[in-house]
Amino acid sequence: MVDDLEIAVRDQTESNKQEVRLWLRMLSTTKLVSQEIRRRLRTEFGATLPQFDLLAQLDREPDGLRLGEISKRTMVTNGNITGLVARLEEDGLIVTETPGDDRRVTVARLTEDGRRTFARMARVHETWLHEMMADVDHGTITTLLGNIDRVQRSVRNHLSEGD
Amino acid sequence: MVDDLEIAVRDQTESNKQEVRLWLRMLSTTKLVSQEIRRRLRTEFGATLPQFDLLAQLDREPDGLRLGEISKRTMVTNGNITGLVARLEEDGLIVTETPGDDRRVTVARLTEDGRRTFARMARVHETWLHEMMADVDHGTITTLLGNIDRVQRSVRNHLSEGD
DNA sequence: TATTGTTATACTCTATAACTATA
DNA sequence: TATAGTTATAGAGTATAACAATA
Repeated sequence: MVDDLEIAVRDQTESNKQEVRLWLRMLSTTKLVSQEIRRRLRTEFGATLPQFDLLAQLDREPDGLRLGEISKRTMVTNGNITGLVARLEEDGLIVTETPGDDRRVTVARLTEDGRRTFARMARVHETWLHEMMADVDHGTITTLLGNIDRVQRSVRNHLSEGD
Repeated sequence: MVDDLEIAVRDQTESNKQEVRLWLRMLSTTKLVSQEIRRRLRTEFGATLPQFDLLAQLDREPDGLRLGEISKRTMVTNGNITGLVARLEEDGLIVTETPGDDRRVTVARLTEDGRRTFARMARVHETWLHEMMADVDHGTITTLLGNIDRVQRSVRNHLSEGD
């Protein structure tokens, strides 16, 4: 019985280590790719990754999004959304307005120029990723997509608990 | 033939989109987890993620590492390693020295306190990840580990080409 | 009172380039 | 000349909290 317990503890420890290993690998891979993507976005478009992310959210929503909703989707705090939106508005890529009766609400949406610019960015962005992932077959990518989604759901599930 | 070509182009486009989708999911998952890890490292240890990463590298190397080697492994530029190392040395977690005849070389290694502190950090870090990934079975984690490794190798492969 | 968003602040990271010392 | 690391600098991201306006 003692042996069983020891084995159980060791297996547990081993299993935890796999999770750490997975996390470190995800982190380093993401860092590797995002450093390259950031570099290219900056040199080719003068844009940052959070800006690209924000534009991508708006591109999916022709009617625009409230700043609070953008904050949730991009995981950028409310206070920092203000600055991001201000910079993009200065560049003429987005506009903000108060659409309804609730005067607290601000909605941001792409301008025509913003839509065109984002389309160009998205196109080359796609090419960059295709090049970087050239050695990974389609099946692996599909499998990964599903498995990472499971991880994300698990994380969300257990973060909301611990509030 | 035209149809075949169209299908090929469409499939190509679809495949590229899968890669983008995978990337965006990796990015958001990593962001979700690392925001939480960063928050906890900060509140419980007053440490940042790059600092934790640097300590982890040194923990694996009892004889310490050259700053240039740390730079490579952590993907932090040389100039920024200087500041990171300075902060950790102020905190007494690491020491630096010039071990050999080459007076240009600086090696950093953990102090006793650094080793103890990192051990505590690593232990809870492991627990955090175990909790967050509680819903992901062991097989999925192992599969992910291998597949993400393939992605990383592909990325490295195609980045070094385009220098 | 609660919600939406802004302002203020402090700190760290990130990237680049010029620079020093040494080999 | 090349290499190891430092310094300087600029900019952006990140987190927090206090705040104003509106509901």
